[in-house]
Amino acid sequence: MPRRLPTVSDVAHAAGVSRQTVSNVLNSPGIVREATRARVAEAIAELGYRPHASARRLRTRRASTIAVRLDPFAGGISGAVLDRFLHALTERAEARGLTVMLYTATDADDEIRQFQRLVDGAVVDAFVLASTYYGDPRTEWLIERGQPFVTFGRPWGIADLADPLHFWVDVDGRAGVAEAVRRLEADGCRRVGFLGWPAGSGSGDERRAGWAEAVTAAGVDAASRAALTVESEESVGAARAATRRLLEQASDLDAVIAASDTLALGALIETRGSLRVVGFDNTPIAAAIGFSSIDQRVDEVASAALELLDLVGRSEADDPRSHRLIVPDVIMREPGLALGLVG
Amino acid sequence: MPRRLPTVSDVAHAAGVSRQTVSNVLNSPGIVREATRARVAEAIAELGYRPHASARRLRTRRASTIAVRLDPFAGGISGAVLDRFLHALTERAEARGLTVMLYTATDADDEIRQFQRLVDGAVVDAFVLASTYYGDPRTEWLIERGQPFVTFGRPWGIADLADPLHFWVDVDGRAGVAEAVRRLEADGCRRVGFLGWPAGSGSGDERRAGWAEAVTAAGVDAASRAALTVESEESVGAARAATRRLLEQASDLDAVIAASDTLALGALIETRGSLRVVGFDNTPIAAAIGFSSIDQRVDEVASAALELLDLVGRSEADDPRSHRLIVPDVIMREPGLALGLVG
DNA sequence: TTGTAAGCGTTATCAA
DNA sequence: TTGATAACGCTTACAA
Repeated sequence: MPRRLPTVSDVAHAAGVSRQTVSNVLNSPGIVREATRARVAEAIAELGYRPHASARRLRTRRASTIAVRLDPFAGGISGAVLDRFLHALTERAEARGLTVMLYTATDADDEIRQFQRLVDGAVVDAFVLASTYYGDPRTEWLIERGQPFVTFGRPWGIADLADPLHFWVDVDGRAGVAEAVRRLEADGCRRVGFLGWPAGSGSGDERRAGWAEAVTAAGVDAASRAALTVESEESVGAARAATRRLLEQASDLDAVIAASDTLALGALIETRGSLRVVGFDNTPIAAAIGFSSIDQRVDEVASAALELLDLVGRSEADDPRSHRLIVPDVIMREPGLALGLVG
Repeated sequence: MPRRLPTVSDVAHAAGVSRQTVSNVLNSPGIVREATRARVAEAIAELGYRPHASARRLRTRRASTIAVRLDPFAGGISGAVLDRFLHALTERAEARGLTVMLYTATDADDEIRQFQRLVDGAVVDAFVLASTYYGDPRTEWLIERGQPFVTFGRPWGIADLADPLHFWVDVDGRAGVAEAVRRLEADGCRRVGFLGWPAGSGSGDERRAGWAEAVTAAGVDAASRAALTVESEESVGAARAATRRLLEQASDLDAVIAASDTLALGALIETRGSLRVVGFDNTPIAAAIGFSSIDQRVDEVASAALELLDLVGRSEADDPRSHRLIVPDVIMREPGLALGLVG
């Protein structure tokens, strides 16, 4: 049976000081005399004392807890990104004395109901939203109530990107894809296509824009660009069909950049590895099969998200620190090895 | 700015009763008169009152929180299983008024340090360990200190499977694989091989045993069994090499059952889809590519884990309820479609 | 620099 | 059935 945990009083008694002195040693070590501090520290170590989290939270009115929604199994391969983000966030949060708690929700309304529950119960003091989309009602709800939050993903659409009330971190997919195009060109590729999602998703449109930007810079005209791009839903089957269309439109295709590893896998299977393919997210499947991919650097995103939370409420209007755009890594893997179907 | 949250006192005042009555309405509705209960309930709804989580935890000495380690080994394709398990657990925990919090650890010792931190700070009142192995020091530590926990995975090795102090849920991989063999045989397969992990991992050995059991029942002798099985590390590349060896040993191979989807993918790629392949874990990649796989039914595991936690400390010696073995689902997918390389 | 006193919001105990 | 009182363990005034 769990023994009774030591309290500040126990420590105070053992060290021969008062309770507050113990508290001071823990929270404002500066104002306590060195000799006393050492004696108290020793008693703390001796007893294995740790502040009771709930008592502290009650008193300080800070939960030191951030809530993250765990998506209902997004299907597709790319769920792994959120997984890695969550891991990074947990690690970084621990280092800052924060706890990460999870909740689930079936849709945005349900999620707002969860916000309500967690806020009213003083369970958390900030939210991390792992993806945002056009007209997202969740951020609006949080802003209206002055609830601290940060999003992984820009406030797409209406909202002002520099809105000082909306703290966000995002990955610069545009820059990442443009860089991937340049790398492929440096490797000798002349006709680089793009396999993207249907227009309308913020991040998807950005990724396509990065491709367009880079191939345009390389001298590809608008008509050729139209022939070099094609759209697909997020599934391997749809990606294979789209890849067939792309090959019809541009028979001299060298390489393809895809908006996700799922799409990249479809392209790879359809072409039996005869094409250079770059995916997005650098999921385990890209590593396992051995195709190139663009890594979102979720560690950086997680760190930035927590730094931003520190600033919430403290930043001035138009504070540039209220958001952060991270440049992804392009991970090139040896061509021809993918799927082992070539050579 | 977050307004001050209503407290029991506010509700009591609004309903014209004492604080205690409000508390009773919430925690022991039975002992309060219906009229009073209704009046209090109305006041609660009106004010949008919710008990302050930390205050309640302080007073009741229950954190109502379970801790789960988020593995750094999200790598490999199979990380997706823990992901799904975590989601299911979060969902079920919510329904029981429990919170799931995360922690990370680099190894078992580090994890034990985390146990210490979370226990001493009264942050959690139970742990869920998502995987176990031979000679696992973590469970020993927890048992010694009477800390409630449940493992997803049997206590492999030394420990008595029926040890009433070790609560566990696991998936019966042996039964699942045996069933998969029978399904393949029903489909006309005559020579079903097994692509497994090196001996020594509890779950891997069980899966191999299930295959051996079923093919033996179908009349395969020991010598043939030896030719039909091969070992591989958990990577696509190693699985491809192992599959080549398997084909040399047993050229008339019909189908292969793999210990994981990662291995299955390797077999599939190596044989370019010309073999029936069954994986394990039913990861998104199996669904995306379209090969058969054995599903661990993590929803059931999560439910069972929480039910078991209710029993911790309350069960008698040799209580059969202290563990639960769940039969997995065999998900057969249309043969030949996998990878689209056939037909 | 240290100690005293009060109170965070809840529930357990016990008396009315 | 309801209400007063007293903790739970901590920190933040303020006083010594």
